[in-house]
Amino acid sequence: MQPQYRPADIEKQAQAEWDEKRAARAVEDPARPKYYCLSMFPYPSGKLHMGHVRNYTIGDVLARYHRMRGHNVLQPMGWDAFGLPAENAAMANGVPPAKWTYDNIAYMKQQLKSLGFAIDWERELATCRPEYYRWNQWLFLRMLEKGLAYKTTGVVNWDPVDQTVLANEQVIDGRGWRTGAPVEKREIPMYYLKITAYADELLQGLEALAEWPERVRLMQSNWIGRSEGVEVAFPYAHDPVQALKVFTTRADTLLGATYCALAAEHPLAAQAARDKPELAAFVEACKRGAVMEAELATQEKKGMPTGLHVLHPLTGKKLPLWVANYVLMGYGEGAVMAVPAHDQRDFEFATRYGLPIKPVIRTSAGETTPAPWRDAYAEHGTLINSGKYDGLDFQGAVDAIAADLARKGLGRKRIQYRLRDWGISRQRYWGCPIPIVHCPQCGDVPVPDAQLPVVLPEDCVPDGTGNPLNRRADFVNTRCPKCGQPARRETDTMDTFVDSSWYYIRYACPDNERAMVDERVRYWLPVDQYIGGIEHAILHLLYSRFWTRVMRDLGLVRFDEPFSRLLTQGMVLNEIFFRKRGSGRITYYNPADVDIRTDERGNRIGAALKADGLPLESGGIGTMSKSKNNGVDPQALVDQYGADTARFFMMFTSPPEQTLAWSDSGVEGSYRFLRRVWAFAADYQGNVRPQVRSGALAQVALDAKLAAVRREVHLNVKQANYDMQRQQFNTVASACMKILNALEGVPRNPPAIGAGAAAVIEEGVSILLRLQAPITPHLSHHLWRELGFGEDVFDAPWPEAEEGALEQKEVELVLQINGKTRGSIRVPSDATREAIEQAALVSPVAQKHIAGIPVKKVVVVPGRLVNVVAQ
RNA sequence: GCCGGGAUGGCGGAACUGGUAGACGCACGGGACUCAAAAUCCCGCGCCUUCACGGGCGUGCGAGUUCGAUUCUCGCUCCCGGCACCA
Repeated sequence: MQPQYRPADIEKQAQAEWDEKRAARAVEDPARPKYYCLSMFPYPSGKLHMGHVRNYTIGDVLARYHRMRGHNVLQPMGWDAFGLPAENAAMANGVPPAKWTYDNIAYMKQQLKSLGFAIDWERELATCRPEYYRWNQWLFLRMLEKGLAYKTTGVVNWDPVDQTVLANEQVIDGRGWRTGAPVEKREIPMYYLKITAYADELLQGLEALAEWPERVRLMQSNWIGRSEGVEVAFPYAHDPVQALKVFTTRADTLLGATYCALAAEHPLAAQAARDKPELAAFVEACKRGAVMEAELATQEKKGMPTGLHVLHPLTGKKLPLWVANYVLMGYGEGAVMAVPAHDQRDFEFATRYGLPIKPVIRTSAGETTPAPWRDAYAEHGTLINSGKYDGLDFQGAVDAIAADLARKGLGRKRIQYRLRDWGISRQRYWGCPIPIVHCPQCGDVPVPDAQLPVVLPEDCVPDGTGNPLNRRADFVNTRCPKCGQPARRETDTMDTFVDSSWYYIRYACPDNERAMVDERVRYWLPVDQYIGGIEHAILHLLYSRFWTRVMRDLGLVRFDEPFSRLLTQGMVLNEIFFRKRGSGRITYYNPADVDIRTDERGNRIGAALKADGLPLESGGIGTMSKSKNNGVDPQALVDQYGADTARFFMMFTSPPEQTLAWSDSGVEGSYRFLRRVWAFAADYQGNVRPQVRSGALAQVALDAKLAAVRREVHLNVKQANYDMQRQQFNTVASACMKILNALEGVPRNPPAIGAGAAAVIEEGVSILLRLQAPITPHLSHHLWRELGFGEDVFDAPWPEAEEGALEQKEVELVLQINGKTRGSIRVPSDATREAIEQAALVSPVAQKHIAGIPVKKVVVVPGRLVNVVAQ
């Protein structure tokens, strides 16, 4: 064989063979256990970034590993092809989003192929294709029929200069990103999906997702935000027949309510502002303000009295009614009762505006509420200053107060969710058209199934001023499906989260032109393993869980949860280097163009630009991005080192769930390892293999040294198997390196090599090639055949540790004196607890440390340590 | 602000259920090979102290539980992800 490792050659060769054999093609086969391994599909942004490489390498490692374990594996790929960046690219270059998108797909597909992923390309799909999105439209119509989709108004960011709706991302410090004009809020009609109808089920379902990361389940649970509380009605002082409804989880503090507050969007606020210009101005200012929750929550708390009052439902006392910017219209009733003594936000607000503060709970912190605020005031406790409720605890008080309110018809217990319905209307061109026709006679008319798909014209070029579909007469002008009269098509498109909420189902049957799903879905779904970025922990995953349940209730699928096991991968980061110009402008330099200077111990002392040798400032570490110029092009990596090195490095350098900090020298290390594997294989072929006799290992007695090597190999096989199970791939890669290190320790100078050594090496090489095959498929595939182990390494059995190889006669135990490690003792591996204690006590190390001191006790941890406690 | 996560040598990380902290790799230092360089191989490598044996300290910070804590509990600091129209 070739003495030099040439990844370019063997990778091209292996990929051609796999293509030829359709090696990754998945065919339904009820006789074999199926394994549906899915990585989140990419947005075709132009070229692959490191996050993609990481994601798809993890997926491919799992797919190939399960293939070797005998599963029928499906690993598909597609394109999340609708979205905003295509419109931005169109504006910048004058190219239609469709062309830009299809070009990107073609390029990225070839990149994915060069990385050697075992993807079944025959199932490829793109969400911007009518044959895909027609089923978005079809299901949307079913949801309309069932009342799961509905139309109401929603608030959007409006750029008054460009006359267009902006995404949150396009709003920078409250201004339009292109025009710089202050962004306004607008209420427009939009379609919503009733995810709240499934709130409880989505919450309950989390419990069954045992193989999801705990943190994701927690985040989803908090996002759904179920709270038990009481709906309380505060009658209007000016019209006690009507009442202001609020929701509270702290009905026990009702007697401490000193005012009520409304969101600016609350109808009562508008009513109160009618003849009060100052209030009207405040309400308007609030409405103009932030849309994003993060901004709303951090803004300064402001408010204004409405002049109206409400009556306390239990005492009848008049309480002032305020408008406050910290009350959210989207949660509960859009109004709150304020208890400044026991809620921090209310406290800050009351303090600022001189509203009364009345303590009604005795907490561990004390009875009254002096400023400043302490968190303890928000805790549950015993009621005080609450008349007949005094002395009750939290639950007792809530029950009693809710009962009294119910008797008066002024309240009831209720469950409230934080989750809101999903607004899917986007005033954008590059998305799936919403299949509705607006008829002057008949109103909003759903497009009949027979007329689906409503096809998006692919030749529009957006210019940033509104949705270009509005200017496409051939799209907009149509006839009403009901009355046949001229009518207008809806030009809003769907949120791209709709596209990604069910693509994993369509992979089972992408070619079915007649139905959204077919019987193949029953074979492949649910997804056994889903892999993607942690940033999708809530929205995408929750929408998919919701959409799956809708499809289930329509009889389309038979499972509740789409993803049985989830791996959330960390982000890929890199260093940031920059210089400040005289003008204060910052120029960023790519880490590839930077020299790191270190002292003689390897400590960094500075960084300089290669081009001019002058120093650069370090901006720390951050996600790879264009703006910080710290991206590493995976293509360059593959071109220089090959796909296997890129894959191995990705797996080795960090556990999959953690953020990964890029390092060029680390890549070198991975490449060096693969070269060593190659060199060792060449040496094996030339010098060892001729000495191997069949069944050698069973026939030769290994001396202690060889037995130790073999034990090391099998220990690492055991470790690698355990780590594969728990998906900690970095230590699988480590295990491969340790195996090679052990094998290299066997002397193998010809002709001295003995039968035992040859047998141990042969077994070790065979194990190593299989163990790293999922990570470095090209190398393993090539060497497996070249060394005569078999035709295809992926048809070979997955290596398992042999218990016999792990046994040893003696074990070394750590010897601790009073919890401090002082040495070690060797004992027979079957030594009793008493024998171990004795061996420890008589050991010279113990004698030295405990001489003359009485031994209190001896702790023995079998196989690990002995701790002699003396005092 | 709210929700979730993280922090271990110069660096990436390992330590499985509370049991030898630093596996494996990178960087760095020394050496071998070479006319030389690259590649490769060997040795060293947490910090302080010691000629050495050894000793002390050490897993973001401060407490606690335990024979024993990177691991468990409580209180902080800093960093990262999400917050509903980026995907």
